[in-house]
Formats: sequence, structure tokens, C-alpha cells
Amino acid sequence: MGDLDTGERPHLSRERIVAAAIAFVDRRGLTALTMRRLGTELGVEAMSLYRYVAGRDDLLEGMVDQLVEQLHLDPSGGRPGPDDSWQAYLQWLAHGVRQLVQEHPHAFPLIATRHPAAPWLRPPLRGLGVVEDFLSTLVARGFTDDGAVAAYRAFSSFLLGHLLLEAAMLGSRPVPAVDLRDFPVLRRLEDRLSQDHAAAEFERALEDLLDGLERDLPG
Amino acid sequence: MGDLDTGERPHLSRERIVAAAIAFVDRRGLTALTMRRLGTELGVEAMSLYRYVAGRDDLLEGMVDQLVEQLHLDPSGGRPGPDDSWQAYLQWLAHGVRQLVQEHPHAFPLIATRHPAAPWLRPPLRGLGVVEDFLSTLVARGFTDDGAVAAYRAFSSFLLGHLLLEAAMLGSRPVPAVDLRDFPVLRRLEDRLSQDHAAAEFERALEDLLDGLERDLPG
DNA sequence: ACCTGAACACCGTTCAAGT
DNA sequence: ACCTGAACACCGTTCAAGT
Repeated sequence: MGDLDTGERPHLSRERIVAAAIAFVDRRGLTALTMRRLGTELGVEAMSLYRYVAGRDDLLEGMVDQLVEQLHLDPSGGRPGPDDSWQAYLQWLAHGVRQLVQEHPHAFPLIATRHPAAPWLRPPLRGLGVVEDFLSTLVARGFTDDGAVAAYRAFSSFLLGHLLLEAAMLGSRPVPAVDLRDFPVLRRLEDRLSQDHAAAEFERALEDLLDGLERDLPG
Repeated sequence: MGDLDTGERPHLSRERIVAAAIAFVDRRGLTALTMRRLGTELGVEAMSLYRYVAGRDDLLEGMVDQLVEQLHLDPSGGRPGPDDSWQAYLQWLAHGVRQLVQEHPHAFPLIATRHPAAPWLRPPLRGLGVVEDFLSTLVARGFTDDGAVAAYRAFSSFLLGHLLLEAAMLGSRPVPAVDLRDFPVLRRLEDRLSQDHAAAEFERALEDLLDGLERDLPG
């Protein structure tokens, strides 16, 4: 026998709608997401969704928020503590965001390209909570205010560039072979270009970035 | 008196339609672009456009192509020649792409996020011509095949991360002030975070990247 | 309190018909 | 040869009406 509230389907709620939208995009891609299809998915007419989300745009906003919350900055999940280095913290954060991309490659472009709540928020670190955490952690580890802000900028650019390209790779549909007759070097290097070293390149570039930040430290 | 073919308006053509679409997006943003509005803009019914573009998707593809062609890789416009260093070449290329962003901030997300023609093409260097040029230039300057491919990956990630964030900045509409009551560090650093150092940071990060590539050279 | 039916304005796209 | 009118399927969104 089931739980007490195992009715036909749980009631609608903003959280459930947003979660369903994320799952839908994971399966079918961003362009396939419409209010009407999402309604059908939830066994309800599209119009019902408007009780919980203010419109399609608000739904997309909700998806971004719910995805970013998965970074769970709380001290669980191996989060470095006050005794760990800022390098350990940035490594942990970078891998957290990268894991998000692996789990939701189709949704990541949303995180990357939607306008954040404040103009100085930089995707993919686009939540007030994450950025507060980022800056206070670095300042507590000896960064100046300017240094912490510069690190935030460099770190967000790094994550965005690498992870958006990795997401595109993961989310790409098979594509018809392209004609390389006029491009001898591409023809010669096509195999090499097609090889996937995303993980190793990410680690490598992350270490280079951390080294660069270290060189700028005052101490 | 005007030219011979200064009729009411020039005939439709794929090139003219795509150019009008780019101009439209520059003024009104990507989401405002519809086939019907673009038709009106050109003094024509939307249905007429379908003689020249295969559909909305093909139109967007054409916009990306026309924008990327503006990088004019031909030896004009201060393009470094065979006697110049690969550093000079990458500097020139990076600034060319950055200028594209300055001129078309609303269109750049298109270049950044649309799936390229081959899976190994990496935005924003997503044209076969540009990438052929990139790789052959580096190989001619002493890069190994693997080194040139690795440089292409690092360079494209760098450009994408920095320039997509810069485009977002340039294209952002004014936003209502955000409530920072619960974020003391953000409140303290808000002014610093709002300052724009995009140009200097771009130069700095570009030089760091070139230094990193140089360290990997075999010689 | 929560969901729906009907309706509106707007989309992309097709195709027979006009000139 | 080139453009249009009419039509179709599908959108987002609103709101009075149902239960």
C-alpha cells in the first residue's frame, strides 16, 4: 500500500512545474519547451500553469534558479572549510558547475545567456548567494577587495567559455558530414579536432587560471 | 538624378534579407525578430522571404555566416603577414572578433550558442574558413598539429567566455535595483563590481593566454 | 481554491492564385 | 519570375465560467 498522499498525481506547485520543465528540456531540448506541452506533461491544461508562474519568461527564470541551487553551497558534499585554501575552494566550485553542465547540457545555455538579476552578475555564477559566497571566501583567504572582484571576473569568464562549449558538445545532434575539399589543413586535422579531451583540458586550464590568480596576490 | 536602378526599393535577395535581419536585431534584439516583422521592415509580406531563405532557422544561420565573414581574413585591414609572429596573428584575430561583439552585441549570443556545421567547430570561431586560416597559420609558425588544435580549443574558449559576457553587458537593459540586505560582502563590493574594466581585462587575459601557449611550444 | 473552455493576437510555413 | 491572400497548425496569454 502507498503513502497517504499518493493520489493520482500531486498537486501543481511552482517547484514541481519548474522541475518538470527542467526534466523536459533535458530530454527534448530547449526549443521544444512550450507552455502547452509542459501542461500536457503534467496532465493539465497550459492555462493552469499561470497560477504558479507569471509566464514563460518567469518559468525560464525559475529553471535557472533551481539549477543554480543544485550547487548546494552548504558544508555538505565535500565543500572545503575555513582551513582549506582558496585554490581548493575554487576547484570545488568549478567542478560543481561542471557537474551541473554534465547533468543538464541542454539547459546550460539558459544559465549562460539569460540576463541576470543585476548587471554585475556574470553567468554561470549568477546567483547572489553563490557570488556572496565566492567573494567572502576569497577575502577571508587574503584577497583584497579588488583582487576578489578581479578573480570573480576571471573565474566566471573561464567557466562560461569552457563549459558552454562542453555543453554544446554534449547536446549536439549528429550532423551531416561537411565538405572539406577546399580546406586541406582541416582535412588533415579533422580526426584530431574530433577527439574529445574536454575533461583534461578543463583541469589544465583551471590550474593555469589558479596559478595566474596566485601571481597577482599581494603577499 | 539617381542611378538607373534606384527604384522604389531594390529587389529582395538572400543577402539583403539577412543584412536587414542583422540590422533589425541590432536595434530591437533577438526575441523581437519574426519573419512577419522582418517582411514589414522590407516592405513585403513575410511569405515572400521564403523564396530566399528556407525558413527562420536558415535565416539565423545566414546571419551568423554574414557576421563571421566580417572578420575579412584577407590581407587587408592590418592582417599580419607571414613574417609576423603567431602572437601578432592571434592578437589581430582576437581584436577582430571583439570588434564584432562591439558592433553587434545583440547578435553575438547567436554566434555563441547555435550549433555549428561540424561538431568540432567551436564558437565564436565557427567558420571553416576562419579555422583553416587559424590552424594553418599556427602550423606554419612552428606549432605541431596537436599544438595547433590545442591552441584552437584554448583560444575559442577564451574568446567565448570573455566576449559573451561583454556582449551581455553591452546589450543589457537597465534593471531594477536588487535587494542586498542579506549579502553584506556584495553590498560592500557593489560599486567595484559595477565598474567596467572589460577592455583592460580582455587584453590582460589575452596576454596570459598567449604566454601559456608559448610555454607549451616544443622549441 | 483550483482548473478549464473559449477566445485573442501573434507565430512559422505552405501553396494555389494573382500580376 | 516574383509576390500575395488565404489557410493551417501551433504559440503565449487572459478571463469568465465551471466544479
